Amino acid sequence: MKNTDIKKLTQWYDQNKRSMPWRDTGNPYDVWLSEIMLQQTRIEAVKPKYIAFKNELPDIASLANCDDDRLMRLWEGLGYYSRARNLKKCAIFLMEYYDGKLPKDFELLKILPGIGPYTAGAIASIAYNLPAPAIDGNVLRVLTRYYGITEDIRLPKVKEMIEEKLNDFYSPKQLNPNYASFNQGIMELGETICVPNGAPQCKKCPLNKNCYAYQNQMTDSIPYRSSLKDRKILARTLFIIRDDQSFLVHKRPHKGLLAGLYEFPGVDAHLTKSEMISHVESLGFTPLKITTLPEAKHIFTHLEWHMRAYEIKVAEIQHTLDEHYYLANKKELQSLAIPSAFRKYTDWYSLRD
DNA sequence: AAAGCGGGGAG
DNA sequence: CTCCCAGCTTT
Repeated sequence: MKNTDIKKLTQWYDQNKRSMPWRDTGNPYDVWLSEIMLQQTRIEAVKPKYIAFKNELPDIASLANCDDDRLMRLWEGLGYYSRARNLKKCAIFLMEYYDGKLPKDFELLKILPGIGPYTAGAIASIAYNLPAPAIDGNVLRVLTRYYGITEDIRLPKVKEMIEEKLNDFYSPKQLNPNYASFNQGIMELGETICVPNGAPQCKKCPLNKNCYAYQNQMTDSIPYRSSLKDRKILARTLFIIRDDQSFLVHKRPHKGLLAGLYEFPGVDAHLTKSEMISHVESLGFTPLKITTLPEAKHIFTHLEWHMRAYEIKVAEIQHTLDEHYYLANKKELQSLAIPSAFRKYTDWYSLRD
């Protein structure tokens, strides 16, 4: 990138950056936490969660000592829950080996749990102003347009091409560079001006003079993204087994989809009412009254759940199932981390808020 | 290299 | 409804 554009970009950022709860606090923990939360997640969704999280776990030490259920509760609704587990794992590692601090080194950051090439570059540049690339989806979009790269943005080689183009900037030849403003500037540009879906506000862009896509009217064809494969559809039947006080809940396995989160028990099939009754009886329950609840669909990136649900009232709930099943009253239920997939049913009972 | 992993906004 | 967005780990 031309030196004049680098200067325009960093100046544009310093003058136009939006205020964020984690921005310019001078605390590397804030950069780390926000960058992990912002992976695959929109800024507006992150803001309230970030504030609540910081309030509960203000530093790396408190994160390292946080109870797992509490951690999941703080992450509830953000998705990709392994991010939270890796966050804690990393905090424990930092307390043990790095004096509770994030290392000021791109290569060392990159090998920490949950921190990959992008996040390592973001922490290195934003928290410590070190010369390191931080190539996220925004950077990929802005720079494929700027350089006129028409290849499939999903291919790893496109990221490598961008990295190659940026190499000069991250070498020490540059005079007094502001790596934090440069990296954040490209991302901020991607979020506010160089937006996806063919509606970028190129007239306002500080890079428009040398932008290939703008100069050649190609902003709706760049970046090119190949289409995704079809999602698998999984039929589910949920059992909301309850008495007047309590509900039966199930804690999902600690690995895999929605790991360690709570749900209403169920099976991976659509059961008819009579099949459902024999299943529930085989679990040791005697239905007193059965209500068919509305069906619900939940879409994951790679999977769709098509859910049926029955409310099964029993006289006095007790169970002899394994340790992954719990009885929770309404109040306890509100303190458990239950993913959005079940929102229709948790809302049904006004169990939240 | 490909698959697994959530959730929400726009149209 | 359909389409879009997208970083890290595991396989």
